[in-house]
Amino acid sequence: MSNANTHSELDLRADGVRITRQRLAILHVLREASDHPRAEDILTRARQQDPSVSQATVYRTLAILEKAGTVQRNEFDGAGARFELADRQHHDHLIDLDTGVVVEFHSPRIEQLQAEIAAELGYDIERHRLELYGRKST
Amino acid sequence: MSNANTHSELDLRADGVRITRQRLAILHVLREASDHPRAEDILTRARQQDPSVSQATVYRTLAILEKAGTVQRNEFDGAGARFELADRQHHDHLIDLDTGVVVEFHSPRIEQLQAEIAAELGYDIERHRLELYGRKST
DNA sequence: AGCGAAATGCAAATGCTTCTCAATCTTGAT
DNA sequence: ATCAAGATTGAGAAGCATTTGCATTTCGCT
Repeated sequence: MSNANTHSELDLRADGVRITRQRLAILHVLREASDHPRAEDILTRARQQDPSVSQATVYRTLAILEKAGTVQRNEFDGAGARFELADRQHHDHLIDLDTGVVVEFHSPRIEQLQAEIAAELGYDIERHRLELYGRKST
Repeated sequence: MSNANTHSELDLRADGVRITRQRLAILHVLREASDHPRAEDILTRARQQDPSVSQATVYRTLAILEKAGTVQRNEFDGAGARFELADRQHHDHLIDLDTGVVVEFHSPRIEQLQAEIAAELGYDIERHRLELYGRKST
């Protein structure tokens, strides 16, 4: 509710993003979600708060929020993209192959190694993508 | 041509994969390619050897070869999937954001760290995906 | 050579995402 | 508060890469 979010409505408005009823509903869904929902899930949940939200608006809003740095889009293996707020620390993902559950993790050492490797190859990294796919060990 | 390939036609036949004219053409394309071609590129090139190859067969064959472990499918950011023979050592990819060129690399240390992280989270890794997106450093 | 199963081409169908366009909102200025 | 100008929206059509249904052809074994 009263969330000291880095990407508040005020921040967004300052970025030239108009605050509409639909966008508030979508932002609300993202703030409540902890499961990296798909566009379709976001649509369903947003409609609970505002039944007028359409599919097109969900996609358009997610694209705008991604550009504004508020949302991160993840394209894991399998079906469509899954979204999350980008306001926390950078992290990578481990996807449970049995349940689809996504676990977040962060490894400065891996990031460090990535930068070293890229440098050896003569490149500067702009971004990366690291996903582990596995199953609970018994 | 005379390629001591791990995934020869003989190996494939032993795996119950029928060797058809079209599949030979597609395999040939993959053996010659060093640029991680897309399905569409593979179709075009395969047709030079056998004009009868269809789009559907390219996709079906790639799926079969992937299942047989002969082909690796890569879904980099942006457009469709890009394919390569899977007969060499496992490797990850660095994608040049300016040219689309794909550079391969391998880091045992990163793999090691990945396994450690997964273990800490209570998981066994089945596969992973590591892609670096960057630009040539000046 | 002959058979049955598997593979193929074509075209239609998918699934996710984006676009078109007329109608409706937001916002900054009055 | 009110207004005008431009941004945003809903609904459905369109896009794109990939997959599938089905009648026909081909492979691989006898």
